[in-house]
Amino acid sequence: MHLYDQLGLLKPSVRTESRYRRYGEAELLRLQQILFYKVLDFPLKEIGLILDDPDFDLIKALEGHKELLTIKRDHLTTLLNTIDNTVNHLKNKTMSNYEELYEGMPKEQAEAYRNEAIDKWGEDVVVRSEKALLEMPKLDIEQLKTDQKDITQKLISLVNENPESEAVQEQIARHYANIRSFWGVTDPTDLKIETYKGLADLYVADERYTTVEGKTNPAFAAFMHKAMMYFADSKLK
Amino acid sequence: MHLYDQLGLLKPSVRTESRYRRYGEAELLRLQQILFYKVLDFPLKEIGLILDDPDFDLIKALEGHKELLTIKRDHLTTLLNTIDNTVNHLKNKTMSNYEELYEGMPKEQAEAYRNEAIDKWGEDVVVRSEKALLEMPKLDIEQLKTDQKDITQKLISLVNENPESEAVQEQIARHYANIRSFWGVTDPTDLKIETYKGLADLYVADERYTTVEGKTNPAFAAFMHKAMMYFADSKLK
DNA sequence: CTTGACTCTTACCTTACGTCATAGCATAGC
DNA sequence: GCTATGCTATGACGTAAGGTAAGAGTCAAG
Repeated sequence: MHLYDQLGLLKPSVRTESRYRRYGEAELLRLQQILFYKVLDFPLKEIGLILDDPDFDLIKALEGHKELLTIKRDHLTTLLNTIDNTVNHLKNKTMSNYEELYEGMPKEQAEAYRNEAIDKWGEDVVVRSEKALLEMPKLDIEQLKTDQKDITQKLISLVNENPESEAVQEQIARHYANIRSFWGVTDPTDLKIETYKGLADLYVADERYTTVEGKTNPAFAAFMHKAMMYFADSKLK
Repeated sequence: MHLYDQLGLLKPSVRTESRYRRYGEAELLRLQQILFYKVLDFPLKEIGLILDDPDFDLIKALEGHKELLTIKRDHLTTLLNTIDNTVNHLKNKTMSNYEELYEGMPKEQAEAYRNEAIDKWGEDVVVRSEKALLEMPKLDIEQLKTDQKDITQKLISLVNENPESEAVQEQIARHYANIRSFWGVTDPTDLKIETYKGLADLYVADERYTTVEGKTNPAFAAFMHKAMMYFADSKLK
């Protein structure tokens, strides 16, 4: 109340001689409105405008505000995805006898994929897909794994280039396509760009990703992150 | 950087003789991690704990954090619903020749329902439902409308009771059931508790809701809001 | 009249920075 | 070597929306 008074947002109708604040019915009604807009996360300044300026375009403000809140919510959704990925990756369980299947890509990455697929389609579907994958011509799988290694090699050699340069982005596009192919076997849906961005976050979250041929290489992690994010964002446009 | 240095979160590895901050590779790596957790909306203090305390239970923290973010996201979803309702209600359009159909319930409420139904099922479905409703035995519709008035009367007479008291909640349950019946005709889905909570917000948002028999009555709006929220929340448990 | 519960004002704390002023330092060009 | 320009350091203050504490005044009840 003190604050609202000071901001001129809600003044008491009467000040007693001992300077106590007394509010009347009109002030209560105004407080109701203030609290309503406050619940909607409007800043107090704007609430003042809404209530005091009769020409204020309320609908426009509400719709603009809605957009902001939508962005915030989508952002939270992305964060939740990232946390899920991170937790899966830290828990490090499952993946009992499938190591061979997923060999060739970072273990945590494979796990993250697998767990997300299980979340969406149920374990049985994923298991069935994996069996199908195991029965797939060896050559095709090997091709994917080999491509993966090749792409990683090329990216390592480009680590001093600008992550947004054409040369890097070309390899990132292959990286994305490769992961998508792999994904497409275990998951009937397409790989979402957001999931790919979540993977980009994983690259800087744990030093295990940054290990290149036995040596810790944080620069590579940062590089991959930037390159993947740039790729994903330009795909989204 | 100054801030992180001051908080002891990230200290430069070297201070030149002119007190310039110099960071080494290890510090860069640490910064990566800091930024990662910062993206996940962790407060800096907690990031410090995560990075400095080897016994920190990261998974627990992540999952606790996930719950917080989930709550935030759900909250935003509710806000977005409320804003939608409010905007529909302000726009005051449509409802051209259906006044008779929706007569007996607050006009804005009917509009909000109708617009939400259109959003979810498309205008044609709603129009079809409305036609069906118009062909429905008049008595049934009248019964709903009469109930609505009766409930409102009873609630007005209870306005000085505790909104959480049994007597009030009994009427609120009827209120909810009545709205649900009406809703059930125009919308194939059930009325969501969240939507009901959004309606509760509408009760305090506009003085037209607070008008009882021609007199402004903000107390009734506040009372309805509390009672509806309490009802919805105990339903959710 | 005293006691306990409010309320008043003022001031400081919170988060994660951003901005500003002032001063020192670094480097490129001359 | 000197200077113009730009980067950095430090400290102070501001932000949003209050929360908390201190110290003083006020109200109603016993």
